[in-house]
Amino acid sequence: MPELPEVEGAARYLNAQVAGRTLRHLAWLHPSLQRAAPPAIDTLIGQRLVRVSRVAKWQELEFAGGDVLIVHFRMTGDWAVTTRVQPPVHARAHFGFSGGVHVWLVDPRVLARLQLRPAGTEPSQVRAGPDALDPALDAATLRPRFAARRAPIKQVLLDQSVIAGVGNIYAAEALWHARIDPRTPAQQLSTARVTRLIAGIRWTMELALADQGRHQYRTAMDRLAVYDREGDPCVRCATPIARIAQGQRSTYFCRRCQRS
DNA sequence: TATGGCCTGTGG
DNA sequence: CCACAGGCCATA
Repeated sequence: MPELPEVEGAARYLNAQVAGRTLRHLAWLHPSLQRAAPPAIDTLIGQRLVRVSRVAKWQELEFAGGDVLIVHFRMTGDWAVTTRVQPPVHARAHFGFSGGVHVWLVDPRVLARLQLRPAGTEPSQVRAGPDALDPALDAATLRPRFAARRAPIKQVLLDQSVIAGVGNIYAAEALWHARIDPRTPAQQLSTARVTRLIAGIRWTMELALADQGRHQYRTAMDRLAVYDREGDPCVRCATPIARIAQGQRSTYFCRRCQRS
C-alpha cells in the first residue's frame, strides 16, 4: 500500500486515534519482526505517545520520554486500531494503549521495519531528497538533482534520495499527467518539463491523499489513469496503455501522449 | 545495472 | 504451477 499519501494517511490516522494515550503493552507477533526489531523497545512501555508524523515514507512515533519509534511499512504495512483485543488478520505487532485502544501493525508480507531512536539521540542523517509534497519544491530544486542521471526518469523518481515519497504507482501516474515518456533519461528533461512533472506529482499525491479518509483503507485503484491498466484505452487519447519493465518493476504508460 | 533477498498472498 | 506485488538493501 504505502507510498507517500498512504503513509501520510496512516500517520494522521494513528495520530488522531492514539496520540495522548500511554503505551501499556507491546508484543511482536511474528518471528521475523522479533529479529528485525530493536531489543530495547520495552523502554517505550509507560510512555505517552505525543505525536505521529511522517518523514519521507517513514513514520515517527514520538513518546513523552523523548524516545522515537520509527516505522517503515515497506510494501504491505498498515495500522489497524481496534477496541477489541482480537488481532486482525496478518497482525504482526501489537501495541496496547491506555483506554483499551489497541494498535496493530498489519503486514501480510512482514517486510515492515521498526527501529528505536532513543531519547537524546540525533536523527540519523536520512539521505532523503525533498519531500514530494513540499510546497517549495520547484524545477530549480529538482532539475539539478536529475542532471547527472542518465537512467530513465521513472527509475530516478523511485530513488528516495532524489525525491522522497514517490513509489511505483504514483511515478507512473505523475508521468502520465505530465505527458512524459517514462523511458526518457532524467538529465534530458527541460526545466519546463520538470515543472510539468512536479505538477503531475502534486496532482497525483493530492488526489491519493484525498482518498485517505479511513473509511476504506486503501487508495482507490479505479481512480488511477495508467497503473495496472495494460491494454485499457488511455483516457486522453484512447491508445491502449502499455506495460514495460524498468529496473525489474512494471511501468505503465501511454505510448502516444507521453513523449520523450 | 542487474540480481537476489526479505516474506506472504493473490490471481492467472 | 508460475508471475507478480504500492520498498528497499546488499552484493557482484
